Amino acid sequence: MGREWNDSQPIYRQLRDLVVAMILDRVLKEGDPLPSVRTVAAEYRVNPLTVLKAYQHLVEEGLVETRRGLGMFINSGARDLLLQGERQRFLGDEWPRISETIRRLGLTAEELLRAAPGEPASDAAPPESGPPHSSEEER
Amino acid sequence: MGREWNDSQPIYRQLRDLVVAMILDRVLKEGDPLPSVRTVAAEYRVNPLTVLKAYQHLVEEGLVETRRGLGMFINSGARDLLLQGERQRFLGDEWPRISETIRRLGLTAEELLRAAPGEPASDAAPPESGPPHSSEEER
DNA sequence: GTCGGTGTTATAGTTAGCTATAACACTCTG
DNA sequence: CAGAGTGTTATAGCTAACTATAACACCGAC
Repeated sequence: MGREWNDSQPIYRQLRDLVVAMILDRVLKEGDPLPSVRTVAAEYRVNPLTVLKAYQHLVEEGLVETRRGLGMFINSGARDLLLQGERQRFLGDEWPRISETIRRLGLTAEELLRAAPGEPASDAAPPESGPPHSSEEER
Repeated sequence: MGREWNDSQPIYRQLRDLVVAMILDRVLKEGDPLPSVRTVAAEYRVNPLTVLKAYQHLVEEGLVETRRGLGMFINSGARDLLLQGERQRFLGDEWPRISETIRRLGLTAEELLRAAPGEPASDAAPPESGPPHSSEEER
């Protein structure tokens, strides 16, 4: 029940991203109601206003619709809209910076794949002290 | 002279990351002096205190040393220390989240490579309307 | 010593984000 | 109608981040 908040990002933003992830993963489908503001606030031990702020961002993005007295609901077309917008934002904004970081750190495709979720197999007991990077120092 | 600040990250953090990048890229070598607090503050139109905060973070990380009345200097071993620490932080902390996002958006290796800096060649005039994603909708 | 360059500290005001608490307006159910 | 569930608004207080302005302390060179 307890979720930790990433210190480098405001909570309302992380809440928004959480809902977005659920939409993309089809955990929340079009027409589904969002968990109520008060419910989420209680569950995550967060102020209702913070949750509301996250939800209103979703409304402004056209992903969610609010029905007075009833709750907030996923709009039809929300997932497609997200795939469009988030793809563009990620490729144009985040990925270039990430890609630069990867280059700077001299990380290999193999290391990245190993560290990706779904492949947590560090398998063959990699020795802590052994230098796993031996071919990246160009000077 | 003008650098834009990423709104989703405090300036002092971005300044710290900028210096770190310069160390990794060997723009700043061990023993080199950091540009002075006042210089940076003026150049980037930022408060000297903000720059100082960034620099003091670097000191706490053991990357930089301060000599009273002279300035701040890159420590020896700074780059190696960075490669160790930043690699671990990136692979263990950032990359898993990034990797998940890539999966959610159904991005392909080809799209990522094309959007990476250094390969800005969108070449063959990609038509705005054409659906470049045709094989990722599994339902 | 004086001067100009360093880092550093002090004071104070603004803004954004989060919090607690309470109340209001709407809608469906009993 | 009353009640319990929605979203929403109002007040008020706290902290972190950034800003402006000014002053202090140290070091090397003139």
